[in-house]
Amino acid sequence: MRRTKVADAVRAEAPADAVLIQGWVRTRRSSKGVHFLELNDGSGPETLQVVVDADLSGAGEVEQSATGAAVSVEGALVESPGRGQTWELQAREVRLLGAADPEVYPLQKKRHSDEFLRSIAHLRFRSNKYGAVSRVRSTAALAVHDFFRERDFYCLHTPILTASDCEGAGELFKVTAQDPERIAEKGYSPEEDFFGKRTYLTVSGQLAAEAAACGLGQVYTFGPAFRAEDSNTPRHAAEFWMVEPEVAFAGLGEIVDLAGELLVFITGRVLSERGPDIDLLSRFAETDLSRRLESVRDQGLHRLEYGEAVRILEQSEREWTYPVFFGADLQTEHERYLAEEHFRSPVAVLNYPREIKPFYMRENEDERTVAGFDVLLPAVGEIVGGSQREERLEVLQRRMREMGIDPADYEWYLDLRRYGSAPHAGFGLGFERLVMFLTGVGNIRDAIPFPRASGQLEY
RNA sequence: UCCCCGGUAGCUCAAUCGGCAGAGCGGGUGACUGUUAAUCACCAUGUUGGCGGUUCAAGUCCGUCCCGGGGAGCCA
Repeated sequence: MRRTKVADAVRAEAPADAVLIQGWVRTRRSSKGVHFLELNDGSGPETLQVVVDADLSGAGEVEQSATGAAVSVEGALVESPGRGQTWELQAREVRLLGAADPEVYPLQKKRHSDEFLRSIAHLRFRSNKYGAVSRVRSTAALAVHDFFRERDFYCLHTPILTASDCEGAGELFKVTAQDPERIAEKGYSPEEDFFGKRTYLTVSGQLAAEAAACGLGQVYTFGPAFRAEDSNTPRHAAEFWMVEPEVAFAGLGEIVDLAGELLVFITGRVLSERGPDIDLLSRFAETDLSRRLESVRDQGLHRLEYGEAVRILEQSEREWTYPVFFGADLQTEHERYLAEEHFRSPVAVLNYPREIKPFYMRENEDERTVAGFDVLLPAVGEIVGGSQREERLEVLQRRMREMGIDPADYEWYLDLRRYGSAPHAGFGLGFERLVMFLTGVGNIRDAIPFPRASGQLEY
């Protein structure tokens, strides 16, 4: 018999005589004549109530089917006489697939803290909250691909291993094929290493995506990035996934539009496909979640100039720890004020002072700002950073020298400006931060299945 | 990396001034004719994060390390 998923069973339109359900026991309630099992199989946040009469042959198996056990039940899907559920499964045959000793099984039929669940990351897929987060993450990931596919972008795989050590995005992980013992003995010699040069894990696929866009037109990457920053915050991970579109012949305005549309598209998809999970997360993670997601889906992105942002901050009543003036980078306190209090919505800040942004952002006509932008989210902070890219060879070379970067290390990147240089623009979106926004979880380590952070490499 | 807070039963937490280590939930056993955070009765929870120190006496004070949380910086 083919397995019926719990999510489908609880939405049945009619009774069914022969149904097979397989799942994990969330709770069991027993009285003298009858046992009740609630099963979840990951198909959604719902559980299906299974009724096992005590005189059923094989009811003994139920004795061992405590919270956490895997069971297989065949029976009839019938209207439930009890309150709290429409349908229930009247069991004809119950088989225990795998017991879970309740004395030691860590998950209980009660609410656990995020910290505890994180310490049993291999089992937390079976929890209500983390199960919902996992499903939302999957829906969001597939929505990314659907969004770009609808717009005729090419999906691009960029290298994980890289030799460029100064993309300006934090500390890099060093990679070597040499034995640590040998290095300790003889010192490290890049020439004798696997690639014959110093090797790192990528911090971004951007430079490669630029090359691809300047030929394919419009591309996006969706892959892992690595930062060896020893940053211990709820918003940073050492390994995370990034979505990086890059579009030829596009300017700042178009790429900001694209970021806003992407955000709206994914939010809408999650709302329509994962309603029950969003409802659950609204109860367990953040009460305001549904309303917030709906407002983003319907209203999209606010946008304002960096200069306006500075004026808003200067004119606010707030006392700032870090001073606000044209030329200062926006601190976390400023970003939070803009997104959480002033606009109460996602906001894109455009055209930052050139001194505080990387070399590849295109210099504006005013010669003091660059065509870059950040998208700030309430509670999550910066989720997108992007720009129109500097396509003028001389300007790019000058900017690199100004920022202490040797143009000789970027000959291939400069070639894109030497031959058929075209305006182009792109951005990077932190996928886990997006998942935080979509689910209301407060820590990035709960937005990715097996988080990696400094001092943490479990599983 | 810096600042602040924390680490006690499986989980969440309490323990006054340094003086017998506790509760709720979870678990076990039994009862109960359909429960749904089931209910009722009884039972057991332990290297108080590790190491060292002060003291007659340390969960409590001191040092140090580890881990977790919050904030900051860096950024996605």
